[in-house]
Amino acid sequence: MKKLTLKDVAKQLGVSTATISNAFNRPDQLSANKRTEILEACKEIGYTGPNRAAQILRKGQSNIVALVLADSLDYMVTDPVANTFIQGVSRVLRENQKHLLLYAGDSDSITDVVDFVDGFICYGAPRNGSLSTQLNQQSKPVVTVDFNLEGRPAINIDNEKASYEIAKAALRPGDRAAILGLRLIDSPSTCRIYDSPLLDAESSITHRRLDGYCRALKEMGIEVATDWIWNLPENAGMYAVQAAREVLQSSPRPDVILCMSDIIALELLQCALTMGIDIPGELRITGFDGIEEAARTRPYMATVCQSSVEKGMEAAKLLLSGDNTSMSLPYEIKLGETI
Amino acid sequence: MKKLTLKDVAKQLGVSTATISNAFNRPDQLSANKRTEILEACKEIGYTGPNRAAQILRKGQSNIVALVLADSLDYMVTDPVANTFIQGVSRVLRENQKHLLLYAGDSDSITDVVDFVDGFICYGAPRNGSLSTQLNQQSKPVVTVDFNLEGRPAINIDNEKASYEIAKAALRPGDRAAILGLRLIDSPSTCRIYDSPLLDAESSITHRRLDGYCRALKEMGIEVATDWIWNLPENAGMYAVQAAREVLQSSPRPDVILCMSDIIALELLQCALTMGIDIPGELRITGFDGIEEAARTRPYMATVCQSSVEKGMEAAKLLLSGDNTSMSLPYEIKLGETI
DNA sequence: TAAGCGTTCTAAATCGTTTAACCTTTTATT
DNA sequence: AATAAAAGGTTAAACGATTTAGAACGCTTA
Repeated sequence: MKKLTLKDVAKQLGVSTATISNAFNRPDQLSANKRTEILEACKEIGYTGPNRAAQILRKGQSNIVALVLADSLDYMVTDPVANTFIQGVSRVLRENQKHLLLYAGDSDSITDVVDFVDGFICYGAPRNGSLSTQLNQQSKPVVTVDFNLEGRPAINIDNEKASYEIAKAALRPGDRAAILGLRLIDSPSTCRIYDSPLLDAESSITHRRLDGYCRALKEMGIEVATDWIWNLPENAGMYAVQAAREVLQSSPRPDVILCMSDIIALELLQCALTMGIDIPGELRITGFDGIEEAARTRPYMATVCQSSVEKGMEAAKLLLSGDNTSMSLPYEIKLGETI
Repeated sequence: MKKLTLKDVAKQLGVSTATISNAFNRPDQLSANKRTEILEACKEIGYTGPNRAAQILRKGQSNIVALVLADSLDYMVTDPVANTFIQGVSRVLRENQKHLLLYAGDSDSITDVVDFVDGFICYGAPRNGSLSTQLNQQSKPVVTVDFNLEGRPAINIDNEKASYEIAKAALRPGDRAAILGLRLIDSPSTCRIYDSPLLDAESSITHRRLDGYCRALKEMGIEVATDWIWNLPENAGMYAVQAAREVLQSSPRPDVILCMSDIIALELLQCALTMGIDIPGELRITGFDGIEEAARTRPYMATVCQSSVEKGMEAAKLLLSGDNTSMSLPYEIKLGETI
């Protein structure tokens, strides 16, 4: 009891395979009568439509879109920002009857999917640098989010401007300011950056954020000292806790701490409150992203709100449209109660 | 500058296509010398290996596994339990060089993927009931998690026993007990179940939990009244808040409230504390799942801990093994401070 | 010498479609 | 009435691989 094929059906109905195929794919190629007649007959004999695997080969189109997440899936799936991003992507894909293949950005290579997926949505710079190269060298469409790939359309917010604005709002003349940064240098653990060489500086959004902070600092006449800039290798609580402790215990303690993500800022806030530090009296804190939890803290977090869902939706739409123009999404500065 | 095919390569190297194919897939079919010679030559001329789309058609194998989530992806991706589950699945799939296709359980049909995926992992009963039927009628392997599908292997914990045990630990003779349940009846909003007909009772884990609670209640000589059982249509905060308010405002107020998920229990706890109710003095609460947040509440939640990551890993392993035997995973009763 | 055998490779069928090119018949245009 | 265009179908060549059956070769053995 093998599965029916187009050929079987054609033979049974006494028409050519092309006609059956057209009935399913190109209504304009045959009369409406014949078409419904064929479709009915198919339903009758239990033929559910052309085999997808064969279609993929023949058409060179699978309706599968690969979502390449920056890190290993293990990690990304639990990040609330990545999470809502995926949500956005999946929503649009579904509306368009496309399928979502989750792909890890720390994988070795894309060779085992590039032959059949219709395109790539890349969320954050892949951990494995060679992936970026591979992505760029192949010819299927790519949309990048939160990083840039030469010649490919990107979805982004203006990170430099947003960072500048929130920093400007948080800073007072004469402040001592620290920065808790993300993936600025190549280091497996939390540390100050000093004069370590900056990583991947052209395409990284965290470097844009750093630029924004620095511009604000300079405008306020505050010196930017690299031993006041921390680097976290991942946007995860455990690294944040460590950085928070260090920065809060340094003396003199900073008056402002600019954090490149809400995850970091939340951990810092928690830590500061535990130490009995008055926020914002003795210390001002800013976050970045606008995750839900940031709106629920007490005092509630000053941050840059961006909509990850929307990013995901726009990325998917852009990929499907085949358009090649990048897009800058809006963001919103929330002053909160921590500055 | 088209992509190279096996044929092109064969012609260039002066051997048959079969030999090239064997060089990539069946090392035992040719001499080691010839093999390395061919592989080197391929690298040289830029042939990265057999086209995957063609392989899928020919071999009937794609290395793609569909993960069917109970609801729309939109919703599932943000649920911490589903989340860590996906993590587990993805980890094992990656180790085995398989790919993960995320599939919504409220989709119309699986016809557009069944032809090319290698199998299905089903997390929770699909919202669209016909999907279950479709899954069962096709011949590719299926592994179910947190629900049952006739004749297919399942990964589960013993929900009845776990519920019985936590209820038993929470109950005192003479208690008034309420239950906040999940998907017990067909209703779009939060409500008491009264004598509404139970939904999907054979395969649902929440019905097993109800069975466990009821067994404990009976053993303690406490009457099970259906107007003390609430039903939430989804495991989401907004439904939980509503149920929490209702149950806490009912008079006489229950002494114990058994919740079928931590999400519900956390919302209930929050609500009770806001109302100034002493936990566990005036009210005892139990959750279910053992999500991270449940360990961080004050007082911290009594719940049934199960490892979603492990569930995911086991499900993937089971699918890949081709084995057909179900599996019951361990769980742990955490007494916490709320009972 | 011929048969037997293991090894290494090739030819050709196959997987299940899509689609360009072609052939009829019908309808519209001058 | 003659011709062009449209409609409705068919044929057969792709798409890019895998795999079975068997050819060719060199070798041993009776």
